[in-house]
Amino acid sequence: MPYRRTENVVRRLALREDTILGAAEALAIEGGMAAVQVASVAERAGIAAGTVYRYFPSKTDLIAELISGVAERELEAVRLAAEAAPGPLSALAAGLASFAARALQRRRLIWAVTAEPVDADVDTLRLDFRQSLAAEFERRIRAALAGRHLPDQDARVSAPAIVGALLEGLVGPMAPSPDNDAAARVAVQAATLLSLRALGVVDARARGLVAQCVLPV
Amino acid sequence: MPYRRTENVVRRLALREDTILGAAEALAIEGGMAAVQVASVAERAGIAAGTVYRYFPSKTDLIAELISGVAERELEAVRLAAEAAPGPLSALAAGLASFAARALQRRRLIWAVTAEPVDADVDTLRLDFRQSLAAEFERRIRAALAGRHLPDQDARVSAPAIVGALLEGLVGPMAPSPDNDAAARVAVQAATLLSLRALGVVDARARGLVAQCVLPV
DNA sequence: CGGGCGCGTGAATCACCATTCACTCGTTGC
DNA sequence: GCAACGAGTGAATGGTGATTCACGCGCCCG
Repeated sequence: MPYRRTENVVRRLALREDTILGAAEALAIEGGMAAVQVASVAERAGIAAGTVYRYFPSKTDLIAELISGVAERELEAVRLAAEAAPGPLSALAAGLASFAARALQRRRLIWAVTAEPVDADVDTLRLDFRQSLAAEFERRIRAALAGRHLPDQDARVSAPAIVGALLEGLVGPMAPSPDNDAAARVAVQAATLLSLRALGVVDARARGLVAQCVLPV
Repeated sequence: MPYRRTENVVRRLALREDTILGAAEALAIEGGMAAVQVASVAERAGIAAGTVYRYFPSKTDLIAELISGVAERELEAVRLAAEAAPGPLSALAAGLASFAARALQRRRLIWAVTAEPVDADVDTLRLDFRQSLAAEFERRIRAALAGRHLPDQDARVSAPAIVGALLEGLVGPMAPSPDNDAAARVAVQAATLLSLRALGVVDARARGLVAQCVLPV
């Protein structure tokens, strides 16, 4: 590698950074945050431990980037799903279903990034993720509330509660793991249904909304 | 102290054990699980670090006892509240409200014991707590389901989701902290209401049930 | 009362990881 | 070709916190 950064080298460096982040993600998926250790990440990425520090000033920064990357992806998916829906209530349903479906697919990673402990600095970031998620849902809840589609309630309480219900009910360690696609689909629908009811949509109407949701890949 | 354990000494030892557990609990309340370190616990209990090991084979065992003590208390409270209610649906409501109210009062402790990271062995115990809680709610949900008080649903999914919603909505770091008793009462009622709706009780009926609940001290 | 059992002690030890740094070596610009 | 730059290395370092252990002392037993 060069001493005046060549186009070629820049690409190589960026690639390596992605490799490192990928290794960290893979380890988180396999063994949770506890498995994301600088030495293991380096080994997995095929480099020396010290090299990690050429790319990230500290392990905390590495994990921060991992978490914010995941958060961005998930939030974007929720937004897209919601925006494709015709009205505020179906947007809410679509957002919930989309998050539920994706979270279930990526259980380990979402759990690691959302609930597992690292250190105080990272906790802030994890919290940010949950909060952005809650904020996104809160926005949708307010919109539905404004359209009189939901009974009067404090969205500031409902939104975090829904996030908790979905995470705990679907990706948390207590959640039953569906062993095939059909079972997963049922679980996602059940969780979405429960969330909509929690917000005050009556069972029958909620079932209709859920049935209309297009679940992501 | 003696070499054939006198009545007196047994008492002294038991007292000391309680002191240690009390110190651990106090630290958890003040600074979360991270603050529960053998050295700090010892200092707080007014003994040397080594002494802790005369009472608990390892820090993990100490924390295990702390968690299971808290879990037992909370579960018992839920059971009592539920059993005092006239029918299955109001029993469910009473159990939820009781848990919500107590959890809110003891936010820091419940959060620490329920969600904060320690190590893999302790995680099992934390999980046990959540599971017993979910199991207790699940039982009540099934009873209500059997009486046709709730729409058809999989209690194995609903129960953990409710636990998640209550914890995240009330005690988690995103939950707004009520600054007086009245606000706390409102928050507990809102969370209970949301949980009942999640299970399929329609808003108006749920409000009635919540209004009837006697909140614990 | 005196012998001895263990409790209590806390400094030392151990283990685990993140982080550093003196050095090697591939690549580039001339 | 070759001088120089900086990426890559990985053993050594450092910090944090649990756990141990050899010793001193208070209390029970006869």
